[in-house]
Amino acid sequence: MPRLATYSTAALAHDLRLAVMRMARQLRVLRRAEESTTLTHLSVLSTLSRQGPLTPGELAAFEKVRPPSMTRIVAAMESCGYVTRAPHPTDGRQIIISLSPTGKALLEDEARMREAWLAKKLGELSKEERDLLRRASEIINRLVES
Amino acid sequence: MPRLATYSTAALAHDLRLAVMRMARQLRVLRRAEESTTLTHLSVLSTLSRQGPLTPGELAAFEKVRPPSMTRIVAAMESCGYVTRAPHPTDGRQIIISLSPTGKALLEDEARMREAWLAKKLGELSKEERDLLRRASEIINRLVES
DNA sequence: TATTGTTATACTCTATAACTATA
DNA sequence: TATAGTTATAGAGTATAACAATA
Repeated sequence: MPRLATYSTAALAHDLRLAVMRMARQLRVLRRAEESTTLTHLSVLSTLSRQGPLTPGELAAFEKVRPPSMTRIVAAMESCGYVTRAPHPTDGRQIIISLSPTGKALLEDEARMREAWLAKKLGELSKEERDLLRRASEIINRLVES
Repeated sequence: MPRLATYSTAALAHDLRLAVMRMARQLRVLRRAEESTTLTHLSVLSTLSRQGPLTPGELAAFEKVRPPSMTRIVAAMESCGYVTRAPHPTDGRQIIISLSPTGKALLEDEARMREAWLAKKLGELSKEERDLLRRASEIINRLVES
């Protein structure tokens, strides 16, 4: 498809978007069917993992949901044992939500499952292709962070 | 992060998954806020675009929703003019749902918006980096198809 | 009798509005 | 009085169950 001589940035944007979205879709589909945790739950756990303990209000802002919704989400995840609740040291109104070891294990388990599928696919490539993908990963991560 | 000497397929799977999921998330977030079409609607339009005309039952199977849900989804998209309805040539029970020019335009518009953001980012890279991403796109697309 | 699509109804998730407690 | 979190209630989206039409 890509004609080297005239390959524009716009064409690359098209091809790369297609590639990334297709792979992301594949990776997303690999969720355990019997799993009761919702995608929002996993997203909250992931946020807690990356950001550290947060208040419900901060979590709501991160996840782009309203505070009452986060109240429910946190309650559900607490009853599953994925997060714990602690009083704020100085402000009695606020609460600190932390990722529990169980929640951390769930997150790692999910990631491992997706990576297992991907690793199998990658094993079918040549060493050169894998090295190219490694460098592409670095570039993409830089791109997304900027 | 990647140590070249010991960089395993598993490590590549980890880095690539992270890169792809982060970029996909960015691309997904770029939806028009004021847009009334839901993500499911876009997904159905996309399926019709890739697969050609389908019956409601086939669409439900593709989108992993139940037939009654697809009835509603198709009705909503028909009222928006994104799809059209035609009788099945031989089976009077079935209906053929097709993507309308308006629906096709909507899909292309969405894709163009995401690509504009990405093209801007890609413009900040070096020519070598863009070329590497082009080759990575090809590899990823092959990977996903296999 | 089996199958395709639809209608009736219920459940889940998230939102807005009102309430309670603390700053 | 302003803010953080919760409770009450409503709306969007999808599911199961029952139904009508055709194979």
